[in-house]
Amino acid sequence: MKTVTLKQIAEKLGVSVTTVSKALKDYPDISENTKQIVKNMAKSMNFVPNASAVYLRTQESKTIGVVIPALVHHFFSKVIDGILNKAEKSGYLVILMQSNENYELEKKQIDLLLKKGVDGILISLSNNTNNFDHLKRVQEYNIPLILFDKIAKTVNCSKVVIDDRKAAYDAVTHLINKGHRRIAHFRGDLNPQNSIDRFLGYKKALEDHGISYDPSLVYICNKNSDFKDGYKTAAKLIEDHQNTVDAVFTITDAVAIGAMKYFSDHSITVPDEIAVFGFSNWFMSSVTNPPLSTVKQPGYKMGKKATQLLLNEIENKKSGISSIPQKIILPTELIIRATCS
Amino acid sequence: MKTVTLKQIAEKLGVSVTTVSKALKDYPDISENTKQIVKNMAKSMNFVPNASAVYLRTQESKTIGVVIPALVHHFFSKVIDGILNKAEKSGYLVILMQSNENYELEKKQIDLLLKKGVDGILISLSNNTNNFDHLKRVQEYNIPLILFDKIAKTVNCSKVVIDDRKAAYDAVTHLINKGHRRIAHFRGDLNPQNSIDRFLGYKKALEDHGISYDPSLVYICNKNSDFKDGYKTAAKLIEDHQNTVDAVFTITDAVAIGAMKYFSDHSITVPDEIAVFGFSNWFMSSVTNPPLSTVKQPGYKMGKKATQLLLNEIENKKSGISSIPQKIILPTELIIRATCS
DNA sequence: TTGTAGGCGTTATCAA
DNA sequence: TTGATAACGCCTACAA
Repeated sequence: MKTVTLKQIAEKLGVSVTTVSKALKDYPDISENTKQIVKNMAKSMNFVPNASAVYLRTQESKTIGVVIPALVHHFFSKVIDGILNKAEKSGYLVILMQSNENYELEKKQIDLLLKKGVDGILISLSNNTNNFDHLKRVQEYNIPLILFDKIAKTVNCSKVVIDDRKAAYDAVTHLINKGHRRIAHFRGDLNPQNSIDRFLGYKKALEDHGISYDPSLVYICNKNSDFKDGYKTAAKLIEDHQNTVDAVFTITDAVAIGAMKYFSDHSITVPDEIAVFGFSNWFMSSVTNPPLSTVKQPGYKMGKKATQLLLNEIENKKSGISSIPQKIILPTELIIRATCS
Repeated sequence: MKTVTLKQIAEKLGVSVTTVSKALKDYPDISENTKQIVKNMAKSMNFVPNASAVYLRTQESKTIGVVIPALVHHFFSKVIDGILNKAEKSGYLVILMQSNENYELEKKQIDLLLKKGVDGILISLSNNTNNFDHLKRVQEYNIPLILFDKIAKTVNCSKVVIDDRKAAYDAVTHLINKGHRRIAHFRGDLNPQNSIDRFLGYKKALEDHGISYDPSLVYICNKNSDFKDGYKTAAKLIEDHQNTVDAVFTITDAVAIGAMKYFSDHSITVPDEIAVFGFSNWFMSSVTNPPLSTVKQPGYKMGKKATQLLLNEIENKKSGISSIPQKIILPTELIIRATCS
């Protein structure tokens, strides 16, 4: 079966293409009768308007582009879940791309999205992105752009984030209140803003509570920050500090779980000998033994909110209104479970 | 900045649009000199060809559509990971949609993809899909279609799957060989083929080893089959069968982990009192306590392979070759860890 | 070697 | 109330 066009409907009905087009779009200057006939025929022929042709005319693709560092992370899949559901409800399609934490790829993908003529772009930056010209380019083309989670401070557009610094501060403060003093931090890569912010929150919490900051207690995980990193880093920690350390605050739940695995393999009891605090509230964290304390990071909500902002900006642009960049900070929450007490 | 077109380049250079178009595509009938000039200008003006216009002419969108039941599953995110990476390398964009296990939504999404003019479609069916007219429609439009993981036997197209039946058979046989006799099965929904196949593999293994099949040992999890289901179902199992059951084979690792959580909460020791066998080799399975035995299900490979097949069929179609539907069965593997011994 | 013209499917303007 | 026509940006057969 060939794809059906307006022309074919018009021919079959002996009317003009214009009439068909107008009838299907309920133009007021077409008679009810004609409209019905056309609509019925369109339905029976299984007509689907050609999106590219529509775009060429209207400059609206009803498609948004999304670039994330990696999909196989519980947090990001929640975000995407939120994006897809919100976009679906609003009649937008989503082109999804992974940068695999690679700046060059990220740049290339932005170009592809521009070429494709997406109506807007959502992006969470790769850990290795230090140059933001590709984002500036998006803005020069006047395509709405929203950054989420891994953002760049210097890019002037709307952003959706959590307050990483405060969340980390709260988590570490909780550990301190529970009597821990030698608190290690398994931090993320040096580059990403949220890795930096969580570290700063950690440091600030120590200082505010009269505990001197000891750089030797801070370890950097790989860019993946997965549970293998957690396992390995825990090994290093124990090698370096043996039983002088009494808690660890990690950049992600996966790292925390890896560390707990190491502790369990080496008969170090959690939380008695060492407390553990994760980050994300990945659902697995409730199932570990003992259950993991963590920071609840609202991934689904972040995706939904970012998409909403983007669609608003797209609407604004259509109406000729310019959008004022805003920064939305979603609330986090401490989830206290048995790994720290 | 407005988006740059061939026309603008042509005007700036005082040549025709045709010349520009040909020069950029390295047509042999344009002088080297002109080509250079045009290419430089295009670069300096940041020219990006308009994908919709190209599509309208060439009927090639360089875009594929992917529909999955749900993204927030480790297995599916691995599949998507494979799809995105393969597509990226081949210069294809991916439009991703979630059916949320909803047949109506799935149908609608297929229509959107057709309308958008994707070059091909990859789909894993929702648990509630019993009618396949929407897939037939795709084929009537002569759009290459590949089913993966959750397939429909009656749709005549290429498929990429694992041998669920054999995998389940092997897992249960392993439990039997280890001396287990009262083996429960936490199965998936009644509808999906792989849920059926895993159940059949379970049953066959029992029968082949002289263990009579006891329907009261088979429990149906919700369509999500997540760890909460596992927890609840384990509770039911213990209520119904107390200590007469000595093993459980689950539809997913998440269900297994949920069940283990229940056992641990109720001081039922794994594997001494009850052995557990999961399905997927979700990376978390190696971190549980004790580590979970499971079936390794190659998600990334499945995504990659399905995409490859699809791109081949797209190529074939362009060359006027018709593709013969094939069924690719990817190998699975038992991963034996401490939850069964 | 370069340019003209027509068309992909749709929409919008204007005339009939 | 309907239809002819041009245009969106690009590609290509054909003419110059």
